[in-house]
Amino acid sequence: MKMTPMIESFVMHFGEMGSRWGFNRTVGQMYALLVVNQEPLSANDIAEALSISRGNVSMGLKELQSWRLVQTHHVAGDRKDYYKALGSIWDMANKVFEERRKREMDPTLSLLRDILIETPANEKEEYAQQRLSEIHELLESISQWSEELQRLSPEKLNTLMKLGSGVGKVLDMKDKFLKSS
Amino acid sequence: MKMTPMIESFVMHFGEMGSRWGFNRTVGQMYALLVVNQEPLSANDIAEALSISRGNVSMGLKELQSWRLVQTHHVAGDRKDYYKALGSIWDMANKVFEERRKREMDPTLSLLRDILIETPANEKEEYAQQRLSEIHELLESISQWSEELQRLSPEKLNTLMKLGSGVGKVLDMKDKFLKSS
DNA sequence: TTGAAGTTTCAGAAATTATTGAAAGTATAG
DNA sequence: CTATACTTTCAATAATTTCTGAAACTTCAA
Repeated sequence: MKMTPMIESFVMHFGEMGSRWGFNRTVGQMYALLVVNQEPLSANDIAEALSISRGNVSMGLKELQSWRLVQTHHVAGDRKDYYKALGSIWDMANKVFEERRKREMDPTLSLLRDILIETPANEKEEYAQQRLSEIHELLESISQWSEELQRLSPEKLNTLMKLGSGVGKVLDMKDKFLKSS
Repeated sequence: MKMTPMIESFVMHFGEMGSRWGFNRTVGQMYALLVVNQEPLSANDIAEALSISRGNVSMGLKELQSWRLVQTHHVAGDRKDYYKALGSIWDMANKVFEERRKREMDPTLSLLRDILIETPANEKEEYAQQRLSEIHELLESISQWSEELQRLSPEKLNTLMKLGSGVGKVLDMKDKFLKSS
């Protein structure tokens, strides 16, 4: 399992970016490696290709599985587990958005809800609650919206994205034709 | 500058989340503190409220300024600098999305472009390039789309978000009435 | 100028996070 | 069962990131 320079540069880059996307370097590398390989790889293949310890691979796979970004794959008559990246790019993007929503927004939403039911003790707190409720409303909208977008088919999502700034026009149109909805 | 328990719990939580949002704990705390305070605060106020060193505050403010999430504020006859969080919640959300796009997507897009102009050396690389070009296309769409959404007015964005899954219906409508666009 | 009031920088210390590798665990073929 | 081929766990260690605080710097009133 030697990587070609092209593949290696992608894998390493993905490792660096990994930390910005919410997982650590080796997890990023492992995932990139799996995405780019058509055949499933064993944990040992991965450890060897990336020159990292077997234990680290095991932990990384566990994390990728918790993100549901890899599938295991059994080969008849072979006791090893093989791993490959999940289905299509859209599936992957979906999972990443979903996980990030869970990790980045849900805990904050829940804290904000708790704070907002308290009675403000003084003017400072009243102002604070005012701001927090704005944040809460915004986060809630974004969170719900992203859930709804995820339910859209890839085709529709693609149409929507390709629409780009034209979305403004479509919104005007909606007002014209569908006052009721 | 003593925080009330309610404010403190929000500030501390925001610190914890900070790391998931791309800045460190103290930067998150500092930002939360500024959001929740109507009056601008001096660097010393911040250091005192959060019990962190003056130097740390200075670094944090520098970072928040690089994200353009805080404004400085001068008080006549006072040599201190005062800081407050940027305008509305929408402005803040915009900045956060913009920065994250820059940090999380742009470098990857640029690497992918470089890789995709290379000629694949073998079948493995051909498969790899195939997948990378899918990723590239997707990232490019998301990136452009998010830029376009940012240009929309908060009102329109809000309408769009509130539309929720109804967006599917609007898309169908668009096909019916605006075949040309 | 000067010095007081403030800010920034940065080397080292502290805290956190990631990684290794050996030991413990698990499943299966015989 | 038991040996074997594999996986997982986790304590120790390495690497990285964050934080402190003293020193250097800046600005401005007098």
